[in-house]
Amino acid sequence: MSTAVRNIFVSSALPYANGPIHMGHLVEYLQSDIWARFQKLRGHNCTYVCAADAHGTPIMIKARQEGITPEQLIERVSAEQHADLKAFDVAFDNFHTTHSDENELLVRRIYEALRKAGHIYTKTIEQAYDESEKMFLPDRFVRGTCPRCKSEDQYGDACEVCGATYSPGDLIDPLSVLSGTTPLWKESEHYFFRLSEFGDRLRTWIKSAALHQNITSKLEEWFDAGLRDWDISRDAPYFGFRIPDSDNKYFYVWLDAPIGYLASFLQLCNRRDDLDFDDYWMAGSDKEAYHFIGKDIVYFHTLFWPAVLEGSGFRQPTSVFAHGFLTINGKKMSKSRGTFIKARTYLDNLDPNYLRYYYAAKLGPGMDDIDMNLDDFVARVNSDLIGKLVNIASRCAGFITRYFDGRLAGTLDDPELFAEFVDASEKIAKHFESREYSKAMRSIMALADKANRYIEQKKPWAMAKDEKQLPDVQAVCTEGLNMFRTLMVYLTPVIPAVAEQVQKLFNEGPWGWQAAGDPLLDHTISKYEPLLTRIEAKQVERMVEQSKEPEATGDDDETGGGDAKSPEITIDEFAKIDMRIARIEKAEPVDGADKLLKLTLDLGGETRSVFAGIKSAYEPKTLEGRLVITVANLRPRKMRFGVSEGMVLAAGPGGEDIFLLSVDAGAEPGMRVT
RNA sequence: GGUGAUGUAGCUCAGCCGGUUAGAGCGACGGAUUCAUAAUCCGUAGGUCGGCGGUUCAAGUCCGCCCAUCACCA
Repeated sequence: MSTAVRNIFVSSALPYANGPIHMGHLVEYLQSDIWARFQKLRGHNCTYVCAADAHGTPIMIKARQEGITPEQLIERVSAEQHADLKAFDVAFDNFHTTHSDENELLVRRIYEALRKAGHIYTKTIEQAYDESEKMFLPDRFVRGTCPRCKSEDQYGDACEVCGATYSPGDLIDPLSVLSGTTPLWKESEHYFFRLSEFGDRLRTWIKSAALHQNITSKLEEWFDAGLRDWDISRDAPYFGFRIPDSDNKYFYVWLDAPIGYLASFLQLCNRRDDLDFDDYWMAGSDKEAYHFIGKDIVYFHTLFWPAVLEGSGFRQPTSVFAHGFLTINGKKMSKSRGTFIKARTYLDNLDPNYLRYYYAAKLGPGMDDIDMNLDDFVARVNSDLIGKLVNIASRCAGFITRYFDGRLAGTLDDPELFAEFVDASEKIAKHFESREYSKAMRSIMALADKANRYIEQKKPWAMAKDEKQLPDVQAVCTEGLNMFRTLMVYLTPVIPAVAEQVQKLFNEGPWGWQAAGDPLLDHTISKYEPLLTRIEAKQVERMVEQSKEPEATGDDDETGGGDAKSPEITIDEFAKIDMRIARIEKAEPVDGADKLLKLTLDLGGETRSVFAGIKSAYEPKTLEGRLVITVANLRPRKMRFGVSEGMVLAAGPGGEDIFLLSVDAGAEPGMRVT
């Protein structure tokens, strides 16, 4: 172990203050919390900060929908978020908000510095404008028909059906998500950051930051495409910081969000004598600085952010660590399946230590997604944590209390075996340091197996029957408890609450990493109390049950929206829709379309071709012969793949959750549905 | 559509620069044990390493194509 004390700044990505923390968020917070705790345990000065990401259009809109001010919204949401994270034992040294004086001060300071250095210019651009709402629309707030494949109701930046990317202006029949009106195209002056001039400096930084291979290959891709300047302004109305010397321009949320890391740190420095902001963040700093982020925001943290810092005289991060996404039971989290699990719902049913351990057991240094298979979660946690780890203490402590009045022996029964546990220290530390948590957990559990085997071989319960052998019983159980204690020191960053209980069991204060190497001898321990209990499958089932929502309302990301009821219509209007029973004669995939199936329908003497976006939910072969309901008088639509002569009725949010309406036996193709 | 990542036993994952009969944990099955929160210990079975083709004396490991899943496209 290196003896030099390091000074380390660590941040987690800022949670967007428009919704609750869920299991996906927790991958990030637990990964970074474990790392920060590990550094502290090793004796380094580590400062771990976070903040609410409070600005931007989605928050403004959401607040408006709820009839409150954005300030009220972010205060409420971020208080909930912070409380949830705390309950998971995520121990920030400071949790602030981007909507703060500190942040505004830093944003201005950085902006002024960039402007003085000539990194900022203005340019007039054309953007979608909602006349009735009197505001410019972000790309995701415009929907319309994809210009390439003609799929309807697509976002303004990309088509979910054919994957085309474009700008809102390319959409056919664009509509504002906010008002449903057709947006105008209006000119506006925007502020740009000259990212294009930072190519070489970024390459230098990337080398020094020793980014993970996955990130560098992603960056190469972006470099190859050429760096474009970055639009950092938005027009009023916008919830954010106003740009100095302008009356209706605001800083784009992605400019002030990462600066929020610094703002949170600055606030902490202002109340602590041992931390100096400039020491850590001015160019030339010898401190370390790391950002933990998700792979979706690599772009902002490895291009814009280091360039902005460099351009304004600040230091750049030492490195950026990106993790993958979470899937549950191998699939994206889904509200209808009950796998969109909020942190709070988890806490209502299960102990946070389980999840902390489980994530640690799966996390590596890369950007691969991690899967939480719920059955595996139960089995793994029960087996590792309760079955092998905690069991060591449970089977030894009783003897010490019963026969020796809680007194540990003065010597270990097998010092060589104990030395093996201590020798693993640096290997395990290295794994933690390089974020190879899964490897660290494996090493620790392999040792736990070894401890159980040792106890099995020594059979203290058999020796205890013979009074002459009692000293051996004491030595063996002292050995067992010390092996357990050493492993718990290693696990302190992962399951800190359990570690604290174990410290109480051993009647000692907080550990440093070094404690793992010093066995506790001739020392009185407390009576053993169960440290963790097994997870019951029922608890998980209930959690899933409580997470089920009948209908998914879109992506539930920052785009807002929802699935509101349509306006009322009259029966005459309804009668205009000519719905007919049809038999699917043929169903086949469409070349070049990810989501479409081409259906050949029999409408009772008439044959029609219909393109249906149901490929993700149905195997074509299984559809053939089945009866469905079609809209027979829908105007034929020319699509890239041919003409679609109608549509089949289905329900569901999309993806795998698409459900065709079926027809009871007896109905014949061509029958009218009324 | 472009780019990238992933695809190894029922489940979750290791497999470095290509090289002996492909590994681990969990689960399953059989046995032992009873100190311990039905925990522990010993043993057994399980894989055409997504598919096809290529390079090589030799490929899970390199190359090409295809399929599936996921992400990014400011």
